[in-house]
Amino acid sequence: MPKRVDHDERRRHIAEAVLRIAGRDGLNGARLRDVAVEAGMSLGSVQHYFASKDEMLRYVVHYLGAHITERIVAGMCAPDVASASPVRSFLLSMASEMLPLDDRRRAERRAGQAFTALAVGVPELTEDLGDGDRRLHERVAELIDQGQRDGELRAGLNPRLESVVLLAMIEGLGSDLLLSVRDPEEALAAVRYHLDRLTPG
Amino acid sequence: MPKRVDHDERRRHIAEAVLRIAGRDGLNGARLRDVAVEAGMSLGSVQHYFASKDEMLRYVVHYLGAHITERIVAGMCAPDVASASPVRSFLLSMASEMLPLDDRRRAERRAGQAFTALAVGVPELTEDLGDGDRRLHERVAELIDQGQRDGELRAGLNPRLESVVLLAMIEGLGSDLLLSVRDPEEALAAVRYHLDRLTPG
DNA sequence: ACGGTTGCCATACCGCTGTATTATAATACA
DNA sequence: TGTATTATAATACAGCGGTATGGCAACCGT
Repeated sequence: MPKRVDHDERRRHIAEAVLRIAGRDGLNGARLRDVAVEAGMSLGSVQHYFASKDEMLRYVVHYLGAHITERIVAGMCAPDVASASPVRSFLLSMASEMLPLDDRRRAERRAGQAFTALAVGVPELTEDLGDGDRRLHERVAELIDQGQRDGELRAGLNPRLESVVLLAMIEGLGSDLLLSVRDPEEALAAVRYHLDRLTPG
Repeated sequence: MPKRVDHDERRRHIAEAVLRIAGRDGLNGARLRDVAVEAGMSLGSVQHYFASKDEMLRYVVHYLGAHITERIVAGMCAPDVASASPVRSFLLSMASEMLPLDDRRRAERRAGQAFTALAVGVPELTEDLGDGDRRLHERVAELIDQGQRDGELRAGLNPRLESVVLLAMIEGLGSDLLLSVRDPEEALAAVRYHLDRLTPG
């Protein structure tokens, strides 16, 4: 047993375990003992890194807020310069990455919603989650603005509001998919339909 | 103590109490004892009407799915025939009713999200919640179609997809508002902006 | 009117789960 | 080398909360 261990690395390891559980069974199924098993360690070890369950959950929220945007950005392909409209393809790939279209993203989204529910009404936590959203929002608005200058998107769009609308729509479609109210085909069709109206012609 | 009591009325009464608690403190704060207090009865009485907590929660999901659409429709004003574009005003009022713009709707939405999270992955429950959504969706699509025929909305819109997009956007904005990622002004501005593009001129 | 039924309640029970305690092995440091 | 420190684990503890039990009062049908 090494005396010196990277505490934050262990915390992230545990956080990932929590997210896996939350993605699978929701947050109700995330008892401290289950987290320990999922992380491959003992209950005592988990306690060693988090003084209380509440502190652990707060850490996971923070972790989620800090990494969720990076994960989305990393998951989507770079702007396809070969495409006739790079911006459109980029936004479409972003949507595909954000929507729970397969089991992996379904689990991620479920975990995300569980922690979102946890953060409601707690300013410290909502701030953490809001940060990632704000970064993404800025990036999309900037992209739309650029696409407009390049003539890829139709003129007269309000980049800021378009970004709000697009991200809100993706979020809403995500909820629908999780509830099986909508199926993946339908959700993607809606995204494409919406993106089409942003492009000229 | 009357021997004959309307069982379903009592169940609905309890369900409302659960929804109030869930809207205030989330579902974690909905212990059976708290539900009893909120409903103004004893723990034993609650047990009398629901064999288990699980059965109670399932009933509330069912109750929610059955009544949520009615609540929304009832809350929004009738199509303003005096308006230059009744359909637009109707959709705007629908959005205003669905978005958590005040404390009441904030609580309702929070409760809704809590139970939505509960229903994920449970076909029986998701079906209940999906029903309301489907009804609303049909109604909106029909309205858009009609608005198009009347010339209130621009030609070439796909009513079905427009409905999916609009409702998803409202849902997404709702989540944003609950998280305080977006403020009411911004959300309404986004809705108006989107509706504007559906109208000609 | 009276036994049975039903609504209602208080309370006891008990398993689950977060937390505290203690033990042990291993390493850093002096 | 010896000691303090730390990572890890096993176990004990305690309270919370869902469930079960028994009793009481009121109303029904006969």
